[in-house]
Order: sequence, then C-alpha cells, then structure tokens
Amino acid sequence: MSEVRVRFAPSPTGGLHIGGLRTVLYNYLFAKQHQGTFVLRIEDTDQTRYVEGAEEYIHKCLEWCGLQADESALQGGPFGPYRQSERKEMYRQYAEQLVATGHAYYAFDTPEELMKMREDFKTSDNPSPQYGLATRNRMKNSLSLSPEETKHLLASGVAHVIRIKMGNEEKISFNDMIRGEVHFDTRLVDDKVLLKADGMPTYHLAVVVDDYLMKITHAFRGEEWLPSAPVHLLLWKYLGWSDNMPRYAHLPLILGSDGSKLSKRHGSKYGFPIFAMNWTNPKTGEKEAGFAERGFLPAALLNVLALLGWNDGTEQELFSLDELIQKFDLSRVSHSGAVFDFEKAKWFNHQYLQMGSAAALVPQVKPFFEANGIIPDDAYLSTVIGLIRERCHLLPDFVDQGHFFFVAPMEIDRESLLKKWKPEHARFFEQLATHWSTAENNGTATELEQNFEMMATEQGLKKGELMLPLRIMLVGGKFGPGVFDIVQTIGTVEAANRILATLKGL
RNA sequence: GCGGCGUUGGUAAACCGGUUAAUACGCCACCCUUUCACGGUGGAAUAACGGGUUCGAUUCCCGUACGCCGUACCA
Repeated sequence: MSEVRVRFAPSPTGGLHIGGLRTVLYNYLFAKQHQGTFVLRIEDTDQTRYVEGAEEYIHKCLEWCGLQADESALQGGPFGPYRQSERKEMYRQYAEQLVATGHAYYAFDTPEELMKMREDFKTSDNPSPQYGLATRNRMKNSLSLSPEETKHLLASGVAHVIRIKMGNEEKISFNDMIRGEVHFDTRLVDDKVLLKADGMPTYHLAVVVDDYLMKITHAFRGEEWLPSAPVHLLLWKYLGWSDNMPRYAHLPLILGSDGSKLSKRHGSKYGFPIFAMNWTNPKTGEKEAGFAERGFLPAALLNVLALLGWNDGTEQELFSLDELIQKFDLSRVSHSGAVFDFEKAKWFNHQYLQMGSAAALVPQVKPFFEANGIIPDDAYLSTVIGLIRERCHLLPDFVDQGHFFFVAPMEIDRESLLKKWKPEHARFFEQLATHWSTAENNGTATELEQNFEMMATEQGLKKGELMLPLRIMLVGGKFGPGVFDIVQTIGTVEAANRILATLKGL
C-alpha cells in the first residue's frame, strides 16, 4: 500500500477563484483523510502568460484559508523543484523517448502554416479541423517527410515541436473516481503538442511526467480536463508507466449565475467576488474583489465550497475542517456543475460569526473598524461584538451595526424621531440627561431600564413611547441591540451627551 | 460540426424501484420584539421530453431536446 499523494497544480496566470479553491480543498481533505501528502506544483510552462506576483498570491490565499501544502516551491520537498519552469530540462528526454518508440513525432509547421491548414480544411461540417489522424500526413513533420529531410531540418536548427501520435486503438477508457467508466475514441483526438518550440512542455506532457516523478496517486482536477484525459492516458501507457498512473477524479465545475463556467476575467459581472482574495492584475491594473476582503471567515468559505458539489447525505450543513476531513467522500461528489449562490454563502458566514466567543472575533473584526478610522479597544470591541454579532453577515457589517458604540452618530433619523415625538418628551429627556450625566448613575441594562421606567411613570409617560426616540438619539436610527444594553455599554455620560445634542438640534 | 459530461423548486440538494419527493438559502405571511436582527410557525415553489424494463419508475436502459466543457506551440 503506497502513501497517498495528491497535488494542486495551478498556473500562475491570475487570481485564484473559488473553483480552484474548492479543488485545493478536496485535494487537502482527501490527503489528510488518508494521512497523505498534499503537493502544490506551479504549472508555469507558458512563458507568455506569466503574471508577476501570481504565485505569491496563490500561497497567500492558501495561507489565509489554512490549506497549507506539505510540499511546494516555497518549503521544498523531496520531489522538487515544484515549479515546472525549473524542471524544463527533464521533459525533453521523455518527449524524445516517445519519438524513439514511435509514439510521437517532430513537426516543423509554422504558426502560419497551422492557421492555413485550419483555414483550408475548414468546412461548415467541421469548423475546427484537427492536426491528427486525418491531416498529419499532409503537414510538415517527421511522419510525412523522409528521414533524411527530417534529419536535415533537425540538424539545421529549424524550430519544431514534438507531437503525440494518437494511436489507432480506437477505444480507450478509464474509471473516474466520480463519474465511473468514461470512454473515448482515440481516432477522434488530435495530435497534441507535447514539447513546444521553445523547449517547454505543454500541460499534457508536463502533467504526466510530473505526476509520475512526484509519485502522485490521485489526480483531482476540473471537469474541463475530461476531454484531454485520453491524451494523458495514452502518454502514461506509451511512457511505460501505466502501473503508476494516478486515479483520476474530474470535479464538477462551479458555475456563475448565468450557468457558465466561472471566468477569471469577468469577476465583477456576478456582483460578488469570485476570487479568494483581492487580486490586481499587474499588467492591466484591473482589480478583482476577494472573499477575504469582502468579510468572509475562511472556515465559512471552506464550508460553503465543501458543500458545493458534495454532501454527507444527512441534513448537516455546518462542518468544521476536521469534520470535513473525516467525512469527505469522493463517491458522494455530484456529477453536475453547481451554481454559486452568494446569498447562501452569506448565510454560512453569518452562522460562523455566531460561533465561539466574541473575543475570538476581535482580530477579524478590528481591521474593518480601523479601515474606517476607528481604533477600538479590544475588550470594548469584544463586548460590542457580542451585542451585534447576530445581525452581521459579513465582517464589514460590524462597522455598520456598531460604529455608534465608538462615535456619536453623525446624522439622526429625524423623521422617525419626530413621528413619535410629543412636546412633553423634551422635559423628560432633559431630566434624564441630567440624571445620566453623572457617571455614578451607570448600571446594568436592567437597572437602567427600571430606573428609566420609574422616571417615565413619575411624569405620567409610558416607557414604550420613549424607547424609540431614545434609541434614535443614541444610535441615529431604527436599528441596533437593546437600548439599555447600548446605554450600559457607551455609559450614561455619553448617552446624556447624545440626548442633549439631539435635543438642541430639534 | 465532432467528442465528452450533465439535466429533481430561483439556488444548493436528499432519496440510490414503492415517500404526501426531504432539508437549507432566498421569497411571502404571521408570532416574538414598542428598533433592526435573531428565533418560532406556516406558505408559495421542483423530478426536461418520449419510449422501453418492471406489478410498480424521480430512481434502471435507449433515444430526443437542452445546457456546459473541450476541440491552441493556454492551462
């Protein structure tokens, strides 16, 4: 029995979206469940698409949500390097080996010639002709050229690629861990480029070689890879590594509200973030919003993602990471794509905001106050959090719901106040303010409330008709926790000041 | 076009041949609360279509339709 080894293999071309994050999660859960190893491999074989900072960004995201890799370019490991660009020299020999065994060939076609071929062979019946069984003999490659010509071209250093020669085995199949048996007709698959003219491997070669060299036992990837699975299957076979081939699991896609695959580009079109963390494209300067900055707790986001495509068959919806590790089961992963529901995600975050102590939330909440120019005291913030957490869904909600605990409201809802206002209220509130302006009169919420009610009765007023005006004077509007909890928290002196200030402006 | 994969309320989904087809989010109403929330109760809302197989299909099989993904010297 061999050790379980899985890998997440992103290309550093942009932000990490929630589809990728979920792939990370499933990898992680599976690895931990089997006491295995989670490898992070950077697939940066396309030098033209390299984006500055993207790799660091990916690490930052994994760190934020606590899904650290066991082996990666950052921390190293026994199977490094973990960046494909640094493994460049390893790939050529395998490509050459495939040529030598007749499973691949050199192709000298220029990009222009390829374009011309696609143009020439294009028909309404076949809008995208392939470089493959039907066309390879009419192209410029070591199959159509004489050995001498090929040798000559190679010797003269003409740019060339190596392509896989798809076989005639017709049917090929494999057992996907999620979908079961999947069949392909190899004659319908094109001769994919394995080694590019710049000497870099394409994804197809690199993924197979590296999965082999890194002893990957289970390969999880998005469903968009299913159509190229036959190429990979054949590569494993042609390279003579069939016995070591990992088990594949093609994950269902996460869809946008329009039902199509989440695009790295149009993040903003959904009206909610699709990236784990804020991402700015260094080339274009375009900014994309992230879940972290939007105010999600990592545990909540992970929970959402875990359930998008998987459930344990019970009605349980809230799972800790440890529980997920224990209960995650690939055979219960659904086969169809799932639309991401931001409202439901907010609900999950709300649930997580209610868990644990208020004090534990302080480090999460504090930065959002600071961003609004409020530097809160930890202990005070903690009691505020306890008072308002149940009406918060996202972290910034704490500022909306709690700013008045720190600063007097800039504006008050006069309309609502006046609606409940009677001339005799003024005298009452003046008296109340005088009473409260002494710190000694502070007390618990219940004490304050009893006292308040007494004063009201003395003046022939009902407590009820005074509550809303008082609230509005203290917080500025019709929202917030119990009025006397607020008074107790901000103190009677501050409350008195706010009453007086409002009275003055009435 | 071809290939692959899908199709249970608006969304996520349970059920793996026999159910009044769960549940959660969202939505609506009511209760609680002289605020806003939380909570509680109730409600509207679903098996794409057509054939089989079967005593019996949402469940199994085959078509059709629709959707998505792929069809690059991108991953």
